[in-house]
Amino acid sequence: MNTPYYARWMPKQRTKHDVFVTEGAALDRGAGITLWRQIEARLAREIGEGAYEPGAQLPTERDLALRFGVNRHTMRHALSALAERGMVRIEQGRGMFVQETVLDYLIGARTRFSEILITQNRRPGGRLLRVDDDRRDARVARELKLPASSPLVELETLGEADGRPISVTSHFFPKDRFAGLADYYRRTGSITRALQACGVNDYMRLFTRLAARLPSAEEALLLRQPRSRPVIVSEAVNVDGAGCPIEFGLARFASERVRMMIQG
Amino acid sequence: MNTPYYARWMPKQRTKHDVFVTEGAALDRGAGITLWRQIEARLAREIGEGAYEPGAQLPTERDLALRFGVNRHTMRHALSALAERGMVRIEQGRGMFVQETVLDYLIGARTRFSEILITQNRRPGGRLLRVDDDRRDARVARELKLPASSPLVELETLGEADGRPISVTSHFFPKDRFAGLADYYRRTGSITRALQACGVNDYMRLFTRLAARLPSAEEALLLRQPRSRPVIVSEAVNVDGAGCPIEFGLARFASERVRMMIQG
DNA sequence: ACTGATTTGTGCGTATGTATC
DNA sequence: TGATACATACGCACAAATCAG
Repeated sequence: MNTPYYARWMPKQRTKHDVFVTEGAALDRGAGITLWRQIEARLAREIGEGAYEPGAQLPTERDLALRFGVNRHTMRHALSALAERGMVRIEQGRGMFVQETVLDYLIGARTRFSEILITQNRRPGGRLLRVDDDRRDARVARELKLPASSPLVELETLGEADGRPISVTSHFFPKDRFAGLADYYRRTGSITRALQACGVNDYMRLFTRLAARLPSAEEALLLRQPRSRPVIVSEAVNVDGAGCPIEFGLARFASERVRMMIQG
Repeated sequence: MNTPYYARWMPKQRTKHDVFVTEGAALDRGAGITLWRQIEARLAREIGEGAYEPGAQLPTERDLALRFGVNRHTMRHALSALAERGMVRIEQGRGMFVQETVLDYLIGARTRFSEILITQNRRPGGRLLRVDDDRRDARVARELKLPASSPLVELETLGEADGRPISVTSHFFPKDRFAGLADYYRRTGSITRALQACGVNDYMRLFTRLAARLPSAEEALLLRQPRSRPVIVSEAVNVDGAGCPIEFGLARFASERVRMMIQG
């Protein structure tokens, strides 16, 4: 096998070691349509029908050329046409991958994970990774305008779009005001609703800071991405109607699946 | 030597291999101030005075302990205090590095490179890398709401803060409206002023899209950063007073030196 | 930091089909 | 019919990037 470590949990899919029956017979040679166009159309249909997962690695040029019974150059012609269409992404030395549709994550005063995904026609999801109900962190406390040693509640969540991981987020709340928040989150599966249960009907984003870096081993694992691809790190503070800070969020987004969008 | 390729042009600086003369005599033992505090203060001053370049690697704990004639534990105490202050960054297995001050690049409707730097007390700079007065690019044309094959003027610039490169930006303009723009830029050194010379007194940012990826070899070279550190890619459209798109900017920021800030 | 294996990228030479003048 | 130009297709070789050890 040659599966990258981050792809171990992905559903079984075709690999370069699979044996292909030559489909040269399925191509019309000398029928007025060039070979590379026929191959392009065939692969485009297969990808469209979901034969390969988004983000999955396609067989190598060599194997595809073998499968279709054509020269590698001919194969490359078909593949570069697919890449130009944006259906696949070709990376020298790595291979070819089915292009994933990137999510435009709209950042503004009313940034809400679920709402953003729904307006992008994606199915939001997520799960709770970890809870720490007596966390201390001087830097986070400062962001929340609390004394440095104030107790905090931390929820670490994984955000998903259409079942694919998008983000790992640590949510920090002042403990004295949101002691039971973890339980409410477990019950509702939503930060917004858990906050409502704690008496916060509405909240606004005060600011967002964005940076980029390579992920830790754990982050790469959770996001199911290679360690060589960066994550977008978002630090944000949410305040209640009175302008009092209620949440500090530290999110790490898979940079290959998400793009940040700022209007105005 | 063991200099990474991107650092070849950087000024010569101290490395962990330099030999230090013991400065134990310079510390006041039993004078009411702990040794680690004295060392902390000394190193903080040296860094502040620029003895080490931002981002440069500090000598090893062992060498520093030797220099000050103290135990490694004492040295570590001083260093962890510096790390907590944010002056140095300690990476297990790699070494210690002078923390670079990150620039908060404020994104909003009136985003201007020079103004952002000045409000952050940084000295803005830059130079023109390349001009193409008859550029065609279907994707850029679409962003500017022009026919796909419209001619464009492209200026590629390097943005600097305090003499350190922070961004490489391709600015695209509709050629029919901004034919002489390159010359104006050469004369004024500012996009804003070059646009004024072309009759655009004010412009606004319509949107900004942010993504992250690893840099190309050329981008890494220009930004003087390793290829293994990501760049933040910003795509933005500016419009004139009438709402007509006048510029598409494709900027690549050194993620170690810049952080994007969004308010509200 | 080096090595070998894997995979995509590029160049050159050749042959053939197809459209145009 | 012949000449020419161009895209298509094949074969071979090596360069460049990536990755695992």
